[in-house]
Amino acid sequence: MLSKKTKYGLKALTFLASQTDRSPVQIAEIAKEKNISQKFLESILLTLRRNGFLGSKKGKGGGYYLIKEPATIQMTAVMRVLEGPIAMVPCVSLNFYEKCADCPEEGECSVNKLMLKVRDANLEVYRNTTLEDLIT
Amino acid sequence: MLSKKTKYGLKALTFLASQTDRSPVQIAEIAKEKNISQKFLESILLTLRRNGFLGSKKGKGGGYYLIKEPATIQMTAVMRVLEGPIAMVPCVSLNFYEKCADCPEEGECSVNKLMLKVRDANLEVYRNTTLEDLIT
DNA sequence: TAATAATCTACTAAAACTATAGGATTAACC
DNA sequence: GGTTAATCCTATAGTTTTAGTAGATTATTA
Repeated sequence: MLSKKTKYGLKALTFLASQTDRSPVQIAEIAKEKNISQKFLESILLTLRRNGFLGSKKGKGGGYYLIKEPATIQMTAVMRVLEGPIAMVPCVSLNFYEKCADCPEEGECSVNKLMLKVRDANLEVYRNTTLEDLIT
Repeated sequence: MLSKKTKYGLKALTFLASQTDRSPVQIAEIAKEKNISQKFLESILLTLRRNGFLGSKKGKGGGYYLIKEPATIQMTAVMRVLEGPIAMVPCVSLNFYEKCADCPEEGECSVNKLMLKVRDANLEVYRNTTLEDLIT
């Protein structure tokens, strides 16, 4: 299942991307527009800012805004920040590789074999989809 | 993340599929061979039996055995039983469709758009992979 | 009838998820 | 410089899911 964090994060990103300009949009406005709990959204936008997707401005007239072109934002990056590793098991992860403790030989593991295919299929989708592609 | 339930279930299935014949294999043997908690595996094998993948025999000389040819068991079926819906959100699920409560129009939802692609990519993999393909 | 192995129900501990609370900090405006 | 408006940040709480355990029951075989 996709976490609500990722779901809300994606909605917020596309909302910001679809704005006519890049002037700050308040959390409250995004939350209202996209039916998201404001406090929860707050923490999500914070991590998106900390990971280089958004900029922010405090005080009156402040808010969040995109700091890259939507066409340059790949879903691989978004998903890794919001949802975590794209691989479903650490032993096939590109960025978060870990050997399975219970698995003597990776090459002979059926789970490894299947999840490798799944990872590649998902990577293909995420790499070839940018934020711009998600705007209607 | 892939649940341990699915991971263990897949390992058990491939272990049973790789046996020379289809005579019953005890839970204890599978658990030992694949480094799985026996009691946990017990409940997993039970759901696999209830969903038509395995047969079982009680008493001395009993155990679990495959009741279909490995080549006829698609990963779509296995994943749905062990891991649940293949889609990451209900609004793009083929078998478990549900409308999003918070989403006014599916056609304009960025999450829907992305997850539809992801679902298709995963279905492609799961449909074209059978239990036989996972045996080394 | 004794031994064996699956079946079934119920329970528990830990982790992850989904928030919420409340104050601290910063910027704009009068 | 004070007020207001907004993000920033930490802590915490409730719920759900996951992973595993315990123990009694039922069926089979020898």
